[in-house]
Amino acid sequence: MTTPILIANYEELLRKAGFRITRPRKIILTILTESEDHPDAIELFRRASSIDKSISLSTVYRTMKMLEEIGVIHRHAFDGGPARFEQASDSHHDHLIDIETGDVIEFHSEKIEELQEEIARALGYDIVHHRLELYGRKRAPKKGAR
Amino acid sequence: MTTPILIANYEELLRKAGFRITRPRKIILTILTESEDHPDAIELFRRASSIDKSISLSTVYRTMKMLEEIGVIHRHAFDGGPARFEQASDSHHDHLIDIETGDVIEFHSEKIEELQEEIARALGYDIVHHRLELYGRKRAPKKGAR
DNA sequence: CTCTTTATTGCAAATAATTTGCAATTGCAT
DNA sequence: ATGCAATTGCAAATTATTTGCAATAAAGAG
Repeated sequence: MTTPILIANYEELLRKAGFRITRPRKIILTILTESEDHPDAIELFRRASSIDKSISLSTVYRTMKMLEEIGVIHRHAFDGGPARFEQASDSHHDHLIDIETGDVIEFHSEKIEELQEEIARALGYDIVHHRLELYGRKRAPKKGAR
Repeated sequence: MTTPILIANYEELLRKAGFRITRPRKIILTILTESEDHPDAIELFRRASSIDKSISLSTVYRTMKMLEEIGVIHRHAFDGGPARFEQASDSHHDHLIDIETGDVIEFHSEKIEELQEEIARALGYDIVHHRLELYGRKRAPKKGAR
């Protein structure tokens, strides 16, 4: 679904941004590229720990901040909860959050994007970024169906 | 802009929900009805304190939680910041946040709402609530304009 | 490969936002 | 007025995240 980005590419990116390629960073980047979900810091910490017990939670936080700054990841705060991260893919998308399970489904609507632009323009603004989150629950199958 | 709601109506609402009308609650509700902006808990606490020095921050938090539960207010977390509140008006709206000033502009697009429903439906979901936030900066006036 | 410099790390402590336990207080139905 | 349960203020606890600092480890120079 999301365009896979090789970890080697990330290392190149970090280098160009003037950062060092460290063991914790490699591990965290690997986890990010392999994650299909939107883990929060503690979850990333858990996954990283399973690879290298010595990685600290602070490093996870610091790394996420750095990766966000160079545009490698996006940070979300669904319903005011803890920050959850995902690798920035080439294509923008919004999120539908299953309020029962916490699952996150990605979607994109060019039409909505256009309308947003239109609205902002009418209000005299240029959109820098936006956040569209739908919170819902799985629809009960129509009776009669099956 | 927003439909004004009398504080007496709120007291009625609280009563019906089985809550007592206390001095702190009256004060907080008054502040909410008079606020045109989207204050956070500390700001509400400050405003409440200026009326009654004895009100505590915990009470502000507890009251906001209660008011949210009975649908009197809405809670926002713009860009992962602290929760900010506004009285729930009759009409739903979304927000455009000026990333330079922090100002919040309200808007509504029936078309976008419809598209959201459509998308959720296509994914097999019913929308329970949603969050649409545009973050932008005032557009530089076109050169030549004036 | 070894040395040197400086970024990065882990850890513990600090901060920020919010919640909670509890004894004292207060609203409200009698 | 009286009584009792809901509510409050305060302090301490939680949760999420950041930061200071001494120890460690990248990466360039030789």
